[in-house]
Amino acid sequence: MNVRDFKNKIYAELAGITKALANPHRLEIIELLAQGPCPVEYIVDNTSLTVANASQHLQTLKSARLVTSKRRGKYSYYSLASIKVFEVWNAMRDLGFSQNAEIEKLLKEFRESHHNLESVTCSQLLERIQQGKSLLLDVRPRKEYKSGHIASALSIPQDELIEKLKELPRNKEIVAYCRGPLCAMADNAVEMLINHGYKAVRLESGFPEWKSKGLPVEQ
Amino acid sequence: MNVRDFKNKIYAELAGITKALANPHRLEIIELLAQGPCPVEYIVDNTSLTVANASQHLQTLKSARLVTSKRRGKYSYYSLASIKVFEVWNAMRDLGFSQNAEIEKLLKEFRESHHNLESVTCSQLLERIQQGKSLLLDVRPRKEYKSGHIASALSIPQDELIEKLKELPRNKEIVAYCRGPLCAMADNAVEMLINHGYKAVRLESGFPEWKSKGLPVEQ
DNA sequence: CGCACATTCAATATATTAATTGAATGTTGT
DNA sequence: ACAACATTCAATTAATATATTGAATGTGCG
Repeated sequence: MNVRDFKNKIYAELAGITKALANPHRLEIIELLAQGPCPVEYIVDNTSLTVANASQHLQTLKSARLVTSKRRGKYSYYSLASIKVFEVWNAMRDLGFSQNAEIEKLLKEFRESHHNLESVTCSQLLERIQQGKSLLLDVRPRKEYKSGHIASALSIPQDELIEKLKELPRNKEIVAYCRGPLCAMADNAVEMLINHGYKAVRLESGFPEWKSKGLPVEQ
Repeated sequence: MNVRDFKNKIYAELAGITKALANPHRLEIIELLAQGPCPVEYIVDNTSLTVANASQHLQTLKSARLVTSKRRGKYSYYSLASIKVFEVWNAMRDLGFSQNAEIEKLLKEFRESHHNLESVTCSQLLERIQQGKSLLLDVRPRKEYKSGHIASALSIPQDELIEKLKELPRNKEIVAYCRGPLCAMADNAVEMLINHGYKAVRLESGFPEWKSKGLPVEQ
């Protein structure tokens, strides 16, 4: 095989993988699966997809070897094939945030609609935890917490927060985190905490970003 | 704007960027541009694309803000919009190399056709250079060398190598590098050097990978 | 077994992407 | 101004991707 044929084939394969990623719904699925394995139904509940369509997108991801599936009882549990899949998505999102004016505008609007809440980075959070300064709150659904969370984090899903406010200390800063920078759950939690007189900020990114940096996680 | 609309818009934008990458020719263009800025003509000479088609692909990349262009005289010089573009491609390629059986097979066949030549990683190379053990050879076209190369590398383009063999020491190991892991120039150079009795290996990756790791470069 | 439910499959209509062709634009040097 | 050349544009055809629909498959439970 000559070099040109070799290159054509390799680039075609790599473009195939990239094409499998190049769809808004599939990117959203990747981000959900980065929280942990889940059935098709869970993806449907957390996106605007129909069942058949979600399944179809998952097949596309599966045949590009970006996700794997395992049947357990009635459900097919889908997972990311490797942490590298998340890393590609992370690099892509990072590129988008820095290059695309439209994305920048959307993010700015979104933050403003949440009154420009303060956020902390992973390394800032790590420091605060080590110094015992902050209480860490995982506001994702409990299932996601159970399939992996930041070390020392407490699980209070967003919709249970109002009932459990009393359990939280008023003198300590609370850091809430969720699925990632595009997820609004932490923003909502922080907003509510502040409205009730607590001191709270959100983690800029989320659990998968923390994990992919090799920072301490628990299960 | 509600969260669902926000997400739909953000993911659509990010998928747009990903779509711009999701084509074999455009991936190859990205890899070429990672060597440094160049005109359309140069891309045509180094791929199997026609002029109009190359230009069209460049427009696609440009409107996704992955590349920029600047007219200088008769030529439009295209460049990567940011090192992040290369980083995404790098992460993607890495994912492909690790997940895709077809790619693995192609790479294996390719290496075998080059008699399984030895290669060194960036960190191994750095060590060898620091210890003065190896002579470093940039076998890319001189223009690419001039727009940036690994510190202390000598420029001998692949097609001039045969004439300049005498200038090289026989007692020192020679490390040849080129555009990256998918480029055959370093393999060809190493093969020729070995056939003429020199001790030679290739750098596993290439200049852009070295540079993106923050290792020493010159211009 | 057969019902309920999660998922997948197959077929179709629509929308998007890509290569090709030839013409148009912009720039240099005479 | 014009000849030579690099690049871009516009139009066409062919190929591919996507959402939707309804039917089919697979699994647990009564």
